[in-house]
Amino acid sequence: MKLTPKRYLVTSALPYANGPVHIGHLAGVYIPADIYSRYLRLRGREVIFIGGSDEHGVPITIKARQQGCTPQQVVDKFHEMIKKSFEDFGISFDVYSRTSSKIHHKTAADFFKKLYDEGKFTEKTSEQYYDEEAGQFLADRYIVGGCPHCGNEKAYGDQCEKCGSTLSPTELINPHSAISGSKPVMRETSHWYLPLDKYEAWLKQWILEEHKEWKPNVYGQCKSWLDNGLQPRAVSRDLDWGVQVPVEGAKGKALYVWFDAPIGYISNTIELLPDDWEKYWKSEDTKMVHFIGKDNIVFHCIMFPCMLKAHGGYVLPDNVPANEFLNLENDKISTTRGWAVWLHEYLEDFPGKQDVLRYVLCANAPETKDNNFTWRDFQDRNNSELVAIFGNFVNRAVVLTQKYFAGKMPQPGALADIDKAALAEIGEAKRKVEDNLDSFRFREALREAMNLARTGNKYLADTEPWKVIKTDEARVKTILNVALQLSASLAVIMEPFMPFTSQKLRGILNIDSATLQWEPLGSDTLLPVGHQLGEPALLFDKIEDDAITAQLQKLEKMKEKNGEQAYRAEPQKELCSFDDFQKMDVRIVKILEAERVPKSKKLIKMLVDAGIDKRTVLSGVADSFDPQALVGRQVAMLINLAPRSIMGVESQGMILYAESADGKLLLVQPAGEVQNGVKVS
RNA sequence: CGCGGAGUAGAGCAGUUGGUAGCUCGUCGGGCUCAUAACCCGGAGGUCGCAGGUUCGAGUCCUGUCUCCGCAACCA
Repeated sequence: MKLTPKRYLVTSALPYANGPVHIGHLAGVYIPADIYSRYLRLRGREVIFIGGSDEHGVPITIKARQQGCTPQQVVDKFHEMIKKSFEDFGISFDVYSRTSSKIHHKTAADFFKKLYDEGKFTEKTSEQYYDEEAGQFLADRYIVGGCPHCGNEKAYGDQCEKCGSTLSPTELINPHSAISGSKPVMRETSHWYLPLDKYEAWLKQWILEEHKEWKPNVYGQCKSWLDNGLQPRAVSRDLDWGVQVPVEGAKGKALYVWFDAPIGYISNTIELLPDDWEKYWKSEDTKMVHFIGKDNIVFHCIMFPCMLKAHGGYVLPDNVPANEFLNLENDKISTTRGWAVWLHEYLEDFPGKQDVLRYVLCANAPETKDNNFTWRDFQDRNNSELVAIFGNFVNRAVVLTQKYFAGKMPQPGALADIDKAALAEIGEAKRKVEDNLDSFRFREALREAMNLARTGNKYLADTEPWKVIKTDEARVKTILNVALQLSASLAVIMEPFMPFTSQKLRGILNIDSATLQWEPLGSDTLLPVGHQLGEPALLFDKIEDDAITAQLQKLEKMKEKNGEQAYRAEPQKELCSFDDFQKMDVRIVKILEAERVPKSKKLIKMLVDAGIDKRTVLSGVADSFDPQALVGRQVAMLINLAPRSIMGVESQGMILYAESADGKLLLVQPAGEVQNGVKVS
């Protein structure tokens, strides 16, 4: 760890411009990065905070195709949306740019060119699918075909979304191009690879030996990668959307996103400081910190450092404080399922309450493990912590001063022990917040800051100025002086966490932002005697139940709506003959027994009466049905399917189910009771 | 014995290098009334998933085991 860096370079993962930003992104990356940057600025450190949109890659071209527009239109839309919501939310980027910018294209191309010229890449030729009709190579995502595992006809070349299997394009049954629909052919293509294996020894030294202070989740993941051995990794793709490979004869090849995106940190710095950027990236006394989510650990700890090392001259990250994931109402946040709280919608639904969300997401940040966000918790933390502890304390101090001393900072007398103890808490809080922020423990830092408000409430309860005023006004002057010093300290110490509230509080106390300084915290001179306070106001409002239930309903609706939208009836399969149909012997059978297959996740073993015999059949449906609920039902079954043994049990046939859009299975039952074994035709 | 993560008070979470089990919310009782019925004090509530082991001493180390969550596999 660099002990005395001259300047700080703080980066936050570039959000992918194919959708809006949600609370998971905020809690994991942007809020901690913003707190850290604001804190450093407040301490008078030299710091720049870099953000920007990641606008290349295959998913964006797919989204464009789906929506019938160009990739550029897709990224324009989301870039603007994301940029504005960050601004409104108080994420204090020094620059928020994009990887589609000219500067970035040049920077990334130059970066590649230098490594290329110096022979840092290896070139390898392989066979990939090529669409002759469209005249281009097909990215894995662009190849559609039958899934070899579940039979889904619409599996993609990289994975089947129905059964979740990871695939390679060559495994697909009857593959065809998603662009033209034609049958792709294998054709040779060559790509450049960064030989990560050559950097393995260096990485082991650099991370495993020299950065033992990295968070356990980050260090552990790196160790596991390094222990398993690194492989050369392709840095180019056959794709026309992105930074084109700046090499003769490389038409139609773009930089692979993982190579392209982190260079965006450099490009955006250049955009911010065209003449001065190198001192941030190329001086050993710069401390670079990457804020990311856990999905990005390998890129920022292994690959990007290798790129920088290969290039030479660049500083390496000093720390990579990656966070885990945030769940929403006990369920995984999912853009495609619409299970998320979107930042731009929050800003509309809760105007002026940026800090409430900032507070809740920081106080419950997934620093060591996946955590859970619930609207009920959001409400509780607002009402019982922000309103009742922080807002209330400040309000008490200010209202009492208005009442007794016309809103002027009173002259203190001799300090009693209790006064000294209260004031000493400010310095203590400052030290603890510093300690915690310096080691990226944001939730603990915030807790310490809030404790200062708790101290304030206790101080007032102990000293009881509303009683003392009847007998000893001079004593009350001292008490309120102390209470107001605490309030002013809160305005400073809370600024990194809750900048909007800090500003509001400074208005109430009538402190201008120029006097907002970190270092004087702990001295008792933040507010001079005789200082006129501003207009009293409440820092936070209560959030009532109806606002919370509205959000819960909104979530439910979004889930339903997305379920409906995602559902499209599958296209008809190819024609089959009557003979083909007649081969299938479908009957109505009665389920006599049903039980789960031990150790399997989804299998249920059933004994059915098929009329002609009783037989055993397996179904992978345990997450849709309770075995007991199946017993006694009459259902449709294909009885002449060739038997197959699964997990040691032979299944003699296949029970038929209807599958709804959300994946739930329904039994196919006759409308009335019939004899077991009757034909369905 | 597939890989990884996790199991600590009603809920949500901390527990850094082993040394009397904590925080916030909730709950119960009391106090206060300046304050957005907010604040302050006190109590109840945990055999730290279970069982062994190492140790003078383990939530913390080791072994086994159970459960939950991702991912992978089966899903006829």
